[in-house]
Amino acid sequence: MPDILDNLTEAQLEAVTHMEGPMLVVAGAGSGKTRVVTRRIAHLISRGVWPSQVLAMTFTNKAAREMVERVEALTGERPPWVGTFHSACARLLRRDLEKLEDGRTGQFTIYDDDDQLSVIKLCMKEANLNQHDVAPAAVRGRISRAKCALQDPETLAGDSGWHSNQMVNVYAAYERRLRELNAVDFDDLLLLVVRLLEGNAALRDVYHSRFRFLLVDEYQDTNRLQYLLMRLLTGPAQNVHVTGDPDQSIYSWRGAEYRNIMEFRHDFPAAKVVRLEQNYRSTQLILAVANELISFNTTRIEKELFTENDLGVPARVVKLAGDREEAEWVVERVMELRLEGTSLRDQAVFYRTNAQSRPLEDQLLRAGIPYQLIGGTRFYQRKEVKDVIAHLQLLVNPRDAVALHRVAGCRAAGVGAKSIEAILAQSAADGVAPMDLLADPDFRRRYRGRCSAKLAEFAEWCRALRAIPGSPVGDCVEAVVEHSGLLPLYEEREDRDPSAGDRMDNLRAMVDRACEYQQEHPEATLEALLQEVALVSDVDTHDPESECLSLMTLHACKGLEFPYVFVVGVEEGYLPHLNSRDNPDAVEEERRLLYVGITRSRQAVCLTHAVTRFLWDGVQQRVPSRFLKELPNTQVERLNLAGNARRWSTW
DNA sequence: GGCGACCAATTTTTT
DNA sequence: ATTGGTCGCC
Repeated sequence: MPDILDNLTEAQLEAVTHMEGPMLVVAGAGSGKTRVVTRRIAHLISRGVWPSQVLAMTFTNKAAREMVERVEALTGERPPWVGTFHSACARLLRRDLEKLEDGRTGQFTIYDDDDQLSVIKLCMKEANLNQHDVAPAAVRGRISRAKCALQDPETLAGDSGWHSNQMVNVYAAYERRLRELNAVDFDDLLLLVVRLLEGNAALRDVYHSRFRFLLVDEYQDTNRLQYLLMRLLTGPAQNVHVTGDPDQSIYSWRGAEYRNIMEFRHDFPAAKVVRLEQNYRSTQLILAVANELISFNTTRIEKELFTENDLGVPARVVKLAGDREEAEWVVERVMELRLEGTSLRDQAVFYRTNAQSRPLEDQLLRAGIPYQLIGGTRFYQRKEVKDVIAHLQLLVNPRDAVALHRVAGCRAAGVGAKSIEAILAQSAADGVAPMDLLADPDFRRRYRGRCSAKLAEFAEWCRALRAIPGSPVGDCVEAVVEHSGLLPLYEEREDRDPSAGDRMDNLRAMVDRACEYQQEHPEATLEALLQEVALVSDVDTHDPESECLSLMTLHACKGLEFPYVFVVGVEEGYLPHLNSRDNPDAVEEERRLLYVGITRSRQAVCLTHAVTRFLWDGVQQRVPSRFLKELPNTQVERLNLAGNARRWSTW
């Protein structure tokens, strides 16, 4: 077993061996932050702290998993409470949500963005609010912001203006609806734990003694709810340890307040502060470029990373004629690097928006280069996979009418929206969950509406669905897919629908994943599986071992590193993004975004931009990003390939 | 009332 | 690529 204190600098050692009391680690990019956090957890355990007494919260499952594995390698112990903010909160709520007495139970469903949006649309329809006047997505944003600020619909009621009053009503209806459905959204996971702890000193004490040591990763990206959570979970001993880098704050659009990290010392005057400014990842030239770029931000704490690594090669800035030429050029360089012996897994391409992956994918497919795309449409967002998940949600939470709608809709069994509405109306009147009503053996007598043969058949089908045991989870998912009849449904369509084959594959893959999960967690409940599925993110699917090129957005690349990095589309409109114009703070965040991208690279980085680009369905003239002008000329190699005649030959 | 077929609209970044 | 809306047909 490697020694916990091996190979650490003085500053790292100070952070690792810290025991009691608050601590802030300001860790620059590539300064060994993850190493410090994992070693500290290992150190605590080696000093007699129980692994279960450590609560560490990260932003992605991948970061959490990595921490657990490293701690296990150091101590042989797997700390059970290392996870994302959202998964930790979901676990706490499974046990304690009922204490809030808001009508929800521990069997709650976690709604993703799409589910959230459909509930909002429903509420808007009821409030006679036209979707063309007010975009549902905008309402969702408003609600999310309100929740992050702990504003109830009641406290917002005084808001002036007809429009916002309508909005408040929709918010209130949305909240009521979620409680009815026994469902929570992503914000609720955090908010409800905050509410629970705020109003219950005894429970707070229980948590404080259970979680003696609290660690928060990526503290610069915490929003107000996460901040409050941290405050509430911090006990009188103030054993709270946060790490972060204000220069890498890229989630303010999601409510992150990077000033949280600057104010930590104010919140905890006793805090020890450790600064990690030596970079172990990148070459001197990469770091010089990154440092220069970020120095253009005005609202920041002065910090200059240094490295003892090799000088390296200059960063490249390349101008290409168009988006296709850009993709072609990048793919050519990737192939060249591979020929020189650089594995594809050591290369990555970053971009600002998911849509920018298209031309790259086209070229990669043509060149036969395997790649993994992080983001875009996720596996669990596929229609057929969501259909299966809806079945499972219904099994756990009989009140989930959104899932019921989906299940009824994907069966084409002669039961449509109107029938489901009638079921919902009666179950609301009778005070019984819709699925309980449907699956009642005595459905025919208890249902007062007109019960067609098809509906009776559907009720019978629901009863059989309910009879499927929830565990072991792999067997359950297999049985549910079998019972759903989705596979034969797609089989029938295979000749007409070219995607039917893929969909069948995805259904089988869903079963496989559940079986894998069962192997890893033999005791897991269906609730646990659904929670896992609801809270996995794109970066979590990144496999650093796989022999292929990685493609992802600049947001998704945080926390990763690659020897060779390409950033494409470094143009006005993308970086900074169009939506951040006229907003100096937003432009600074865009600059941080590029900074994060550049600092992912170990050996070489290349930024490309195109003169023209196909957008919507016309050709657009593009202007190089203002950030490119900020890079130091002496350390950057600028190439103009926009006039290259090759673009005509490779049609 | 239900369903299949077709057309349009939406995507900045995401737990 | 999914979804929501509309239309014609059962």
